[in-house]
Amino acid sequence: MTSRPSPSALAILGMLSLAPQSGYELSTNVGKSIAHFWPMSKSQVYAALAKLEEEQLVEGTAVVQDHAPDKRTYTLTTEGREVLDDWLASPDYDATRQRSMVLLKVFFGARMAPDTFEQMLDRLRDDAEVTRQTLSEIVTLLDGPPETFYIRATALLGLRSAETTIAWVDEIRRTRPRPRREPMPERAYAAAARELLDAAPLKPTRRKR
Amino acid sequence: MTSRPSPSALAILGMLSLAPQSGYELSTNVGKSIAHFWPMSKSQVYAALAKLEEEQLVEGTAVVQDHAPDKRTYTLTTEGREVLDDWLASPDYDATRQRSMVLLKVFFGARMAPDTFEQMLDRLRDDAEVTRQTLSEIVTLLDGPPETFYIRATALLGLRSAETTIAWVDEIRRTRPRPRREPMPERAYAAAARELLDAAPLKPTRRKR
DNA sequence: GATGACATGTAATTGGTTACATGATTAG
DNA sequence: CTAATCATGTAACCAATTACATGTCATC
Repeated sequence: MTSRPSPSALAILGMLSLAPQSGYELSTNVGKSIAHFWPMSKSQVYAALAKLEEEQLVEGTAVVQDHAPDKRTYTLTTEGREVLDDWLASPDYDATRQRSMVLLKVFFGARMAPDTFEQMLDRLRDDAEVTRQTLSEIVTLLDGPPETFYIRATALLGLRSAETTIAWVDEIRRTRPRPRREPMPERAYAAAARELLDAAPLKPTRRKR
Repeated sequence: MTSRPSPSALAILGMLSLAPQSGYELSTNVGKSIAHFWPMSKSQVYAALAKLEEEQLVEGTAVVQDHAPDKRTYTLTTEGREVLDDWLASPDYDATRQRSMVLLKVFFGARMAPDTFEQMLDRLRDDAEVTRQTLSEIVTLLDGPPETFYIRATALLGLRSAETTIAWVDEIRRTRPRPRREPMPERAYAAAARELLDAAPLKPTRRKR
């Protein structure tokens, strides 16, 4: 038995279940939808498609076009549709490791100049505001029809998360200890941090289910 | 000039600014703190330390121990501290690409058996509940002292995000169209999804700041 | 004739994962 | 004697990023 494709490959299979598409179309359609929680670069899409075709999960056919360069459109094979449904037949999911560079900087924020920290918050809030706006439009667009409930649901969580981020920025701006000009001295926050490291529970690495 | 270290390397420099540590200690301390938004595997930590030492940003010294195997403790060099502060001197941050496998599954949820989808929501809610609990303890632990404000802030956003996820699960459970036994037929949701793909704006790929 | 959308990739590198290998020391 | 914790890594692999390369077609 063949091993299960990577998440990105499964994402592509899923997108192809919505409509047969070329690599280029896939790439923009991903950018319009799942990129919010599953970004993929163009070259990654092309590479994945080639591999999926080799495994016979998708089938490409050349399409001659008059008003644009020729393209290669991919459709799911029966086997590809099976693999997709296989994945969706289980309630399991990999707890994807979330990485956030901005939180990494916030964590060491005591070491930053107060003004710099403030500017970082501004940018974070602006970014979240853009996301909020984009996603709220998508949510409205999908309001109503039960066929788009699941897609709408993903946009809704993104929207709520953006709102959460905005509220968080505002809260920590309000509650932040009156900033001086200089970063906090290392000895001050390092000592406090070490207490945390003694007391904090280990983040559960991974649960198998 | 040497190129800026990777985010993971910077994270390690930051952790070492809190206290000199061995690779093993770093690994558990990361698990107690920044793993919530910047997870690192043990081997990754060891590899990064070796590279950092080669670049002379950290310095390792062998420590002989009586009641445990000997270890190698790392401290920041002057240059290492400079590189860390350099990074923190700018309000810029890379908009880290977020990936969530569970949202990927939700997006294609119309293709799932309704019961399976429901179980997936249960698990997601449970996971979020565990996170909520863990982080709320950490937030309480760090309440008060201004020295831990920034660290507490990161835990607070994690806490709020977990709460957001829980509320979202509850909301979509309430609003979900009455489920049948079978997944929705492909033609139904595919048609609706294609309308989205026509209308949705492209997610902005990346902003330079 | 230039620009921009359409279209498909390659190459080099980095980053990260999992599984494995090895061994000391302490508690039961 | 065994298991758990402390301790440090290697090897093989896979995923993903960035930059580059190439070219068509339609519009201004």
